Amino acid sequence: MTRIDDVARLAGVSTATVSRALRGLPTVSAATRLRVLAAAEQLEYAVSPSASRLAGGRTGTVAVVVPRITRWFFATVVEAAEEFLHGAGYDLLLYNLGGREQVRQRVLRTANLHKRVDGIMLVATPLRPADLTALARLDLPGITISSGSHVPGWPCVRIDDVAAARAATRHLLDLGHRRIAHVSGDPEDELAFTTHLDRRRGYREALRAAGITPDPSLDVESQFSICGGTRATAELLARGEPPTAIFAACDEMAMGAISALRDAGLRVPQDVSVIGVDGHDLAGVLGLSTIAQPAAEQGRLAARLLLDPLGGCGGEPFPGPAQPPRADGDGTPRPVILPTRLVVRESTAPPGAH
Amino acid sequence: MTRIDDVARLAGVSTATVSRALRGLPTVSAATRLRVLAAAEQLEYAVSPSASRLAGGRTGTVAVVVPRITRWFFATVVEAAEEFLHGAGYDLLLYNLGGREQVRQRVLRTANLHKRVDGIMLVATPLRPADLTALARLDLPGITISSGSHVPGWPCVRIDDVAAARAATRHLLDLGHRRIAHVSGDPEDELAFTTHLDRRRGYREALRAAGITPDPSLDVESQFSICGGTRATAELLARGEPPTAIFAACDEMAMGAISALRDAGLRVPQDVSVIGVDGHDLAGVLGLSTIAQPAAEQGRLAARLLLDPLGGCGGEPFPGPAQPPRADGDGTPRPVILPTRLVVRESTAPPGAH
DNA sequence: CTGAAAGCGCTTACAG
DNA sequence: CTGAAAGCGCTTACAG
Repeated sequence: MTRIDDVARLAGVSTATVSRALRGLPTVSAATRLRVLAAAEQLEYAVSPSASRLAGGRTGTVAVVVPRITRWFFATVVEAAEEFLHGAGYDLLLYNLGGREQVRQRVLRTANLHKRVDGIMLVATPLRPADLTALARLDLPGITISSGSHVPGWPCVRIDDVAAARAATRHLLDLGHRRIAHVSGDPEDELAFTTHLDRRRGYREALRAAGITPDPSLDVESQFSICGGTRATAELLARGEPPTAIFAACDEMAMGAISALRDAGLRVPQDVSVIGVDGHDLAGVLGLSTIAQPAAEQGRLAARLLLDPLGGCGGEPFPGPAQPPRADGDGTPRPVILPTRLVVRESTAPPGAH
Repeated sequence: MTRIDDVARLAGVSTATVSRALRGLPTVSAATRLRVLAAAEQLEYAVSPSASRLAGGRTGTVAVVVPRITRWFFATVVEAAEEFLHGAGYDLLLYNLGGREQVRQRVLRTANLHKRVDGIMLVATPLRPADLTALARLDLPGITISSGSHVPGWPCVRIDDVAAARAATRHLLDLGHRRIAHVSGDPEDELAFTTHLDRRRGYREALRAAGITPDPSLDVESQFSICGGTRATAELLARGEPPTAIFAACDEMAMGAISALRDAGLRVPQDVSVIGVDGHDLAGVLGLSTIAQPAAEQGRLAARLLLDPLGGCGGEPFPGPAQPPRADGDGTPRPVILPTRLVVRESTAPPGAH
């Protein structure tokens, strides 16, 4: 393949000038730039990323770490982040933890990411103290999405999970429900970490605000997935008298709950109302009421906040200034909290609405 | 950060020996290897990918191109491919085309991938002649998943879409349906390309085999998505007397169809049966009958077939020999066709089964 | 089994 | 605005 020397020779300039012209640096005369661009095009020259990275010290690459790309929220975040990153000229290295602890360690604890990327985006990734130490040693800019993985010095984009859960529970209370169950993520689950804790807190807060003491027998833990929702709901039903409503910690669990209820011969919403959190693509098809969160926007905004200090690769500044999150005392930016909204569909109704 | 010289000095060997020892080359004595490994660990040495790639000529990276990571099939394929690739020591560069023609051109037609990756995995990516020319010039090993994107010399992993569609349609015929509609992908849709053509062909073949002449008014095109299924079904219902059954070209379209039928006051399956193709995660929750395809296995197998000629990065050979697809006359390997299976749920029943 | 040295293909001070 | 030269940090023949 053609190298930078070939272009330089054809354009009659030095390789340094080719390098500058091709990257759009301002210190090249218009005439020279044109000649270089023409030569590069004629030779179908493409810069060698390895050489460029080694010499320049920047990789033009970002690592995006997600628990499971097959889940709605993570796929949606990645899609939006990908668009922004590639638009800015960055490559996206995908790491799917898949709940495998050893993979997490390989990605986060070894110096694997060292010199491989210019920045890291951690989506809902549970972080242990050892991970934080390793990340700090990497000394790379990063950003987290979703609560739970706070890295000192990194900005964070997320929703207010406590408030979202409160809103979901309050919707059920407003409909007249008193016996409201909660189906949520397991603390042992690598994927759920603190998100489910926040959502449980919101659930309990809303109940207490309505004068109801949370009933532990109505609070079941399982995995943060369709299957987890099914299992948790089956367990709930096995415990005795069913609740009149279920607040599931995410839409996928809610869908699993609906499935389990149907299998048990209970109708939604006539016998049991169900609400989730997310705004999943398929919530509409299933008639699932939910607290919708802006997943794509979180991905896009996170990509942007990550790149802001790195600078675009393409030269162009990003359209419109991103709101740089204000920093707290210790220099850690304040989390950027995006709004959620209640979407009422057919899965929620007043109790006993036969 | 520590460089290879630091390790060499500490271990009392040359950098060449460090390089060999760390990569597990056999030409290093056990004692030396141990000393090098100890030194590397003590210094927390991590090789610089850029330098290694530039010197070695291999990137240890694979590009995975998908139409939309948010769709079930693509996310599932990527998840499985990711696991295999990372397990073999390769990085995964994700490209999400997102239906944007200009993105496809930037990825496939420019020499963007040149020197950036060692191999390319194209998942259901529509390829124009100009794309094929560009890919050939890249001169990289590659693999395609899903029919439609045949690249000369590249192996292909897929299902038999015609047979899958035949099986779906036959299931409806076997139940006694005669008025069977088809809801499928639009030829203008960048994402669907030939998959929907094959599935339509299977639909028609099954009808004809049953002595039924395909009725164009029962064949509606739309996008290969939930929304597309909804729109197509609404259009179908607007045309007059509804069919007694719908074969949707994928599960997401089938889900959209179910949603549209419900909105029109029609019950599934009492008034209209619905079947899809995929085996989507949520098919069970929705009670959707489908022709299930092994998506994860396609991703895993494709990753493996792609890496086989490249050799693992970690040194270990892959467990068990992959079945190398036999080549045709022109050297293009025969496609590897994976099996599908009919999964009957509640969305299909005999017509008029009130 | 090991080392000295060249070279991978760029970018970046530095000098002009 | 432009060029000569050093250097980025490895790997790979080559020689021993």
